[in-house]
Amino acid sequence: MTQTNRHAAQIEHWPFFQTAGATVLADLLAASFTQLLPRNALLFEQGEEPQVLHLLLEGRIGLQATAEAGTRTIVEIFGPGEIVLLPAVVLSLPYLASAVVLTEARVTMIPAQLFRDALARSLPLARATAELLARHWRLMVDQVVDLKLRDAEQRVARFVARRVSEEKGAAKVILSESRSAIAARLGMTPETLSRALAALEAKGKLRRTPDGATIADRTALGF
Amino acid sequence: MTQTNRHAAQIEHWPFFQTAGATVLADLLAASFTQLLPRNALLFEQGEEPQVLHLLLEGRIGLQATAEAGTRTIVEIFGPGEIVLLPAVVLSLPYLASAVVLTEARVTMIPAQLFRDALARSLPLARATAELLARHWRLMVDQVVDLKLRDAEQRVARFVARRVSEEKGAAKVILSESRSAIAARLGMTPETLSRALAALEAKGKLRRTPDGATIADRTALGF
DNA sequence: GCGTGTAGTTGATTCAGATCAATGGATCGC
DNA sequence: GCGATCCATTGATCTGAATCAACTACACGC
Repeated sequence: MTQTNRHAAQIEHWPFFQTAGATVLADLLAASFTQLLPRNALLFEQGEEPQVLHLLLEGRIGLQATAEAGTRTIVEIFGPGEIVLLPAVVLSLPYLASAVVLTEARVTMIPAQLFRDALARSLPLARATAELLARHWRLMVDQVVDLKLRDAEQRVARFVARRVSEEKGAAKVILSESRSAIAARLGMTPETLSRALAALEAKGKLRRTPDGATIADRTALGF
Repeated sequence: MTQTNRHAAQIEHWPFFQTAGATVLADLLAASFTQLLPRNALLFEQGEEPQVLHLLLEGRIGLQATAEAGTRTIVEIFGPGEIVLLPAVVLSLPYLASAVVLTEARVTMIPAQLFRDALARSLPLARATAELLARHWRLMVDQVVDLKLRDAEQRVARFVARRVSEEKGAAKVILSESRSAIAARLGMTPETLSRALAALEAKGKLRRTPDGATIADRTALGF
């Protein structure tokens, strides 16, 4: 509980809870708990019923889907300040993907039933939920367009460019997830990702570093 | 107005409005109007601010995105009974894709501002919106997985299989949209779609007809 | 009826990216 | 310190789907 309160100050500044209201947040956090999860930990698996809603404080979490053939891919990568898999909680339907910890993550968990109860009572919370889901839908649309219309190199360039705004140090981008995770998110193999980064470097658009890249010209990356 | 009332009976049976409640629906329909739109008509264009919310009574509408290069694709195809582009209306943000009428469509339009006002007042409506958006998010996730993990033939097979449940006549599927629209939705060229259908026919999984296909074995299509 | 245009199919060729294969660093346990 | 293991990179080859190119079948206007 002390754990929770320590993080509450951080969470209440999230846009989502600004809209939902402080009262609702306090309610939800009362029964919540926070965990530090190591890389490769599984938050939940495809097919499970959602028990808790995950608020990601630190680290990155990948949404991993498995097709019949057993092949896997990463549908989305969530970062700090994001709420993971709200749709399944809202609908009370089984997850259609697993969640894997890509880099050590601090996660606050709110019992799903508690959240759904609050949703049935609080209009601001329902509106915040609708807005968040609308935003997430748009992100997925963007990814579909990306996959259908842009080649591997363009997708990599956009991915890196988008990370810039998130990082404080302006032109330095840290890609702490594994290359294979990023490649899966971008719908390509690690080999192709590696070659795309090499090609972008050759064109002077960025410089590769072991843990990420340095951007020469952000707009040149085509974001 | 008589137009509207004629269709109100149909709309009020939609799951969305079952959740939202009859009062809200009556409110929304009061200022709504219904139009019959010919093939190739544009409901709205990428970049526009949403003025109205579209309820699709009949026909099919394609969500068409254009990338910088000018290349186009179809992100999603909406059918009868679906609400088109709720996210943009919820967020009051410009559309990130255009909507094209693929087959003659009957559409009821609700002023966007009216909908947003109702959303701010009605908890049931907000909840219905959240649930619908959650469902739409899942559909997009499904499409991303499809694009990343399945080849052209599998995607076509799944697309056809999904249409079966929608059509009444069980094993007969009518593909009234143009082949190029379907191909774009599936992330392939019309040529590849044509070849995939030919391959599925050769394997005895379906029989091509000028306006669609007849399914031999629905489960064999891998839905 | 008969051009003319448009959409769909089929065939030949090309190409982006996957797969297969080898090598170079890291990090880890002991 | 030193193999063992894992991950990223680079190179060679292969392949699924795009592109380019006929050709066919309708639908339309006159």
